[in-house]
Amino acid sequence: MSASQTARDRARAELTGEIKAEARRQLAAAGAAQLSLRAVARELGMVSSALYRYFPSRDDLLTALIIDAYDALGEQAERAVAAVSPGRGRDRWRACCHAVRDWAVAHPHEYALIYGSPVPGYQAPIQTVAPAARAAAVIGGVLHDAWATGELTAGTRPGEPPAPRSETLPEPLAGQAGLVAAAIAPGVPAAVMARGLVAWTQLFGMISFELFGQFVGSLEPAAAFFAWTVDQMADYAGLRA
Amino acid sequence: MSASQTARDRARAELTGEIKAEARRQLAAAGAAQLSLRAVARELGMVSSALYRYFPSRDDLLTALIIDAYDALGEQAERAVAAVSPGRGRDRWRACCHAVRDWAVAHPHEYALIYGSPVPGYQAPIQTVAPAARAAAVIGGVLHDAWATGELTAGTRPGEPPAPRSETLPEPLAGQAGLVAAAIAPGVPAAVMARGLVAWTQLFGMISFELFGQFVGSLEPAAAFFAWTVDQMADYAGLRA
DNA sequence: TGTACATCAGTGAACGCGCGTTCACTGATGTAC
DNA sequence: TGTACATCAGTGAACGCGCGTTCACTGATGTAC
Repeated sequence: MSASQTARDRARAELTGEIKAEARRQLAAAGAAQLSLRAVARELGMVSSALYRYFPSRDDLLTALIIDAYDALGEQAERAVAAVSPGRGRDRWRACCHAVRDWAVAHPHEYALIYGSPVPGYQAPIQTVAPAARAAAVIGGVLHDAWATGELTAGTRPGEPPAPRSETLPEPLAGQAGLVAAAIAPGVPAAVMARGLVAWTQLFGMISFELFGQFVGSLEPAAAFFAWTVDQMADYAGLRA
Repeated sequence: MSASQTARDRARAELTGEIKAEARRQLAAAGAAQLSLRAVARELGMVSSALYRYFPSRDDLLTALIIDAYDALGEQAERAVAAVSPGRGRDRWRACCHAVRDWAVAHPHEYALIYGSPVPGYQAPIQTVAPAARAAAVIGGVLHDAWATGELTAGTRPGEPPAPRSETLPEPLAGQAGLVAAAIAPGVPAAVMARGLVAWTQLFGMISFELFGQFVGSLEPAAAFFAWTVDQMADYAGLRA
């Protein structure tokens, strides 16, 4: 055979995808902890032992799902930011935050898989680290560009002194935030990065509360709170309105 | 028998407690989804069917654990705030936030049980609603008292206009935040409450990231970031330094 | 205080179920000459 | 183009395990008279 893809190769790639798709469907029904190879095989009309030609164990299937989820979220955020011109930092910030929430709302069980409680007995291998950083790198890029173009200047309101620029952080936070900045937003001061990290954790806290039911009976539906908060955090991070 | 407690009653109360304690121990090892009545019984030297004298089903045991966890967290926050005099709003805020984190770090699996991904197939009954609101009521009380004593006045920095007081929120957020305020911080304006809610979601987002491993390799150990952020959010909420 | 009866905790066997993983196998697909 | 061999996907049976829940039972504790 030629063209670097034999029929066997193509069949294998396709079935691998179908296995992951079915596993994702079962995540929604039963959660990651109860993801069952036998149930996946059953649904695909295969015998359970056949799956072992595709994934050496249940945990490897889980790992693949986790990596896919991080990648899907990261890609959606990247796309959303790329659709806004670099000169409009605040709009890019908004686009990034809303992309993260939209993806989470559309894929709540995959969101839970990566940002919810860890699956007991499952130890995430090193291959998940890079995809996990992808979404954070997007907001880092937004801050980096905004800083470079002078859009990222000060505290939260007109008339206020340019706080984060001059702010000093206690150790070891200064070092930690500096390293994060070096990794995803080189040139951005540690104190500015630290504010970005506060906003970043706020974003995921808010999404988790929405998806995991903490807003039932109070901030539900959460769209208005979300949109308002994203702007509040943009102010806080120092993005010019 | 008299004194309202027969020997049977005492034995029953004690064993109920032991069952929950053992179940809590197993949460740590296996997670909520795999909490097993049989394993709990085995560890207590009982036969599995005996547990049905105490909890009518596995889900009822889970519910009891959830309620206990909310109550334990709420009580710890209440105690921490009560230890600081009402006139010192910012210190109470700090005390509350640190109490929440301290409890979460000390009981990571119980934290995951209530603030992590929902247990698949388990529907939380109404009895969990009141205990769930307990911790939120603590921060509401802090804001309420600070507002009443005039400590809760403005935005984040000296020289800045008193933003949240005059801020107007879009609907339906204004209504939602107003209802939350009416419930846990009567008299506090909706816009001020909304800022409190932003800080509240940030708090849990940060704790979840720490406990669920998102800070590994960056903000770990997280104590410095946490302490700094709590103060940042106190500024943001409008608590005078 | 003593007896007769009711309540309740805990037992042990059973029902019916699902799980991850291994293994020897058949038969189709791909490769080298 | 044709044949001989190697690779691989998928099968079906089996291993050993754990689970939640029900049920008829024994024996201890509590209650009423």
